[in-house]
This record gives sequence, structure tokens and C-alpha cells, in this order.
Amino acid sequence: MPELPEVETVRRYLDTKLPGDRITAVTVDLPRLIKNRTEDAFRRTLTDRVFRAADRKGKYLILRLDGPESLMVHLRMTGRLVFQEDESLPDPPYTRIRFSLERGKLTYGDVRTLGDLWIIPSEGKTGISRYDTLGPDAIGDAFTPDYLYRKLKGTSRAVKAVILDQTVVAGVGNIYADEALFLAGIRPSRHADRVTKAESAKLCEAIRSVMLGSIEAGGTTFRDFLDGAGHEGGNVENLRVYGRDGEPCTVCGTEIQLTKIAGRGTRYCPKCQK
DNA sequence: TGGGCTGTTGCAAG
DNA sequence: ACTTGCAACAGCCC
Repeated sequence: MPELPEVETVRRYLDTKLPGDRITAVTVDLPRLIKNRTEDAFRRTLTDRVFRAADRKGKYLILRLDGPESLMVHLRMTGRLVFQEDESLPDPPYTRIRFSLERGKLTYGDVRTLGDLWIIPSEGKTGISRYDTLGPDAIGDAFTPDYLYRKLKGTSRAVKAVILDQTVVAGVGNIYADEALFLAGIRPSRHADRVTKAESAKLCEAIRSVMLGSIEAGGTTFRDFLDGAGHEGGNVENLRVYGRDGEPCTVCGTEIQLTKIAGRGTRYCPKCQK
């Protein structure tokens, strides 16, 4: 499921619902999802805390609380955070952790159970190295054409592998990597150091625009994604190459190809992308 | 039926 | 030091 636009879609919804609400109880069905606390410590830390805000960097969601510690979540492939105002409603499918609130409930569901939840300090570094070493957020001001060009220049790895690297830019996953490279007219297998400065600028802008367009549409539900209200996103309509292998390119009619780059299924138009 | 695929990333091995 | 490949897991599709 979730790359930056999906996590942002969830964040925006939760940020309208959670602040001011208090956690009254925490139920953990699958303790191994909690990475840096025991189940008991996790429950004790969160119970009676009040939500302040929902923040995001890259694909990480941070639910800020009134105490010295807050909750950080990575949805990995199939994680879902769903808020329901009516606590008596049945839990959504595959619920693994449930937060009972004074005004409803928040559930963490996860089909493949690959997600991560951490307790982090409310201020300063999280101490979670993968978070603390993230590159600039893909839709933030620090992700600029010059920055991307400098990062691409330093390596001969495939350009797709570089933009998937979360220490280079935070939030790009497999779907939006393919989409952005299509928009920028760059073959995913191209060596990064062979991408020109003008193409880097195009790619930077393409990453930003596919992300913002998807947020606008409520995220991409290709298979598992549900937003914070439990609804599917509408961005599949906008995808130009992802999931379209074997279909004609929307620009030139050439058949979209499927290959493997950096170990990931990769779709591209052999005519539009050089 | 069974094998291969899936939106992420930590870790081991090359 | 850098890069690749697999494992973690469960479900879906052919």
C-alpha cells in the first residue's frame, strides 16, 4: 500500500479527528509489531495520553501525544490506521492493535503483519536510525532540482534505485517511482550519473507532481490501501504505467513493458522513456 | 493445486 | 563502501 501520498492521506484525516481525544485503553493482538517496547510498556505509555497532532515524514506517520513520548507508525506493505467515531462498530478486517478513545477508536490493521510501531521521544531525534537518516521529504521545500542532481551524479546505480532510496528522498515507493520516471521521460534502468541536469529538474518536478496529484485523489488503492476513514483512494485512474504493462502507452500507443530494476517490478514505455 | 506475485525495508552476502 | 538479493508475512491470481 502506502507510499507518501497514501500516508499523507491518512495523516490529513487523522489530524482532523484525533487531536484532543484521549486513549482510554490499548489492546494488542500481535505484540511483535511493536518494535522498541514490550507490550506492557507500550500499553502503559499510551493509556491516558491525549493526541496532539498527526505528522508525517516520508512514509512514517507520527501521532503526537501530550506526554514526553509519542507513537510512530510505518505501514510497510499493508498497514492501515482507521478511525471510527462509533466504538461499538466491528473492528476492520485484520485489526492487530486497537486504541480505545474517549470519542471513538483507532485501529491498526495489517494483512501481512509487516508493519512497525515505535514509541519515540516527543521532542528531538527519534533514535530510530532509518527515520533519523531520511532524506528530504519528496513534497518538501528541501527536495530541489539541484539537490537531486547532486545525488544522481554520485552513483552509477539505476536512477530508479536512487529515487527509491529513502536516504536520498523520503516517500517515493515503487508506484510513484515508475510514474515519475514516465512523466520525466527517463528509462528506469538509466545509470543515475547519465541523467542530465535538465532531466534531473524534470524528474524532481515529476516526483512532486505525481505525489500531489495522488494526494488530491485520496491516494492509490491498487490492492490494499484504505485511508483513515476506511475508504479506498481514487488515484488508480491517474496511473500511466503502473499496473498497465501490456496496455498501450497513453501518449504514443506503444505497449508498456514490464521488467525488473533494483529487484522491483518496473513498468515503462520503451518509446517515451529514453 | 501450487507457485509466483505483491505497494517496504533490514540484513546478510557478494 | 556499495550494491544486490532475500526474508519477514499473508493473500490473491493464474
